Amino acid sequence: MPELPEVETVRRGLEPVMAGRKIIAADVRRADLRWPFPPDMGARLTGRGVLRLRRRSKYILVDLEGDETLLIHLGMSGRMQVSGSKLGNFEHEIQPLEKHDHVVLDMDNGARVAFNDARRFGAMDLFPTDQEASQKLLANLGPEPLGNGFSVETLCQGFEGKKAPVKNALLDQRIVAGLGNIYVCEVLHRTGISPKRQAGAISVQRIETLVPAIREVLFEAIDAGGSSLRDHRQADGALGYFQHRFQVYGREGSACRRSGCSGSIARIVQSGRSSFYCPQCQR
DNA sequence: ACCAGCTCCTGCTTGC
DNA sequence: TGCAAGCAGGAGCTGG
Repeated sequence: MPELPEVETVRRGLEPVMAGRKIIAADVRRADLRWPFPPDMGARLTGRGVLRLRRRSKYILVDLEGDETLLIHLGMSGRMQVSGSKLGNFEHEIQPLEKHDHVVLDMDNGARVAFNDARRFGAMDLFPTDQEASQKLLANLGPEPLGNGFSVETLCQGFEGKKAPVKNALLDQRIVAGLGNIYVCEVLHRTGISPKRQAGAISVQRIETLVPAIREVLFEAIDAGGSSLRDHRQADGALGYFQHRFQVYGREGSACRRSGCSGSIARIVQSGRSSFYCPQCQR
């Protein structure tokens, strides 16, 4: 589920209860999610101080004392649920464990952080903090779309010579890291680009609109707490609300919301995934 | 090297 | 109401 805005929302929710605190108990309730957890993960997390929480693409990176980093990937259905701590306007009792709570971290401030993932496409890993460049899941990621490394120039390079549709190219994490199916659909609508257009054939002028549109959509979605369709919750359990602002995603058959456009939203399948777009104003 | 399709897993929604 | 099929926000792997 979670794309960059949802992951950033979760990171922001975890930071105040985890950063600067200590993990006093780590309950690893199964041996794996998508892949086996690192050996002795529970023991290695127990007693560890948390320095800070970062995000890279769709991954949360928890820097620990002792120069190790815990990587958390939420996959499609992962949630990090905080209880036992005052968060914003919410005061939560410690929640009893739920089905699919696979890893439970108890902090020294009384907060409990439960990693719940029904579909088990998520992952956790521990790696030396200074070896991020060789961590398998991080090694081949492209630039952060909200960072300085993402520009018209880098996106032009990423698209150069690509025969694949622009939809697929924007989902390719090596070209730009953090976009998923929802936000790619929204960005392409915002820029009037058909998802079917070959990436390598997109003009520089259009890439000049694509880069700021990607940043805008992501910033707006982060401000809205992400998009809650089925699974996404903020760490305090609140729903995100960017889904109410979707222009195309999930709107098959509905009227295009672009002013002056009389088209209706279509759904096509590209590489096995739904693309929503307006055939009239996206060319 | 590139690209499309398949796959992992559970649960919710849809249609008969 | 019941049941099966279809679908889902990710991303690694396979084979053409």
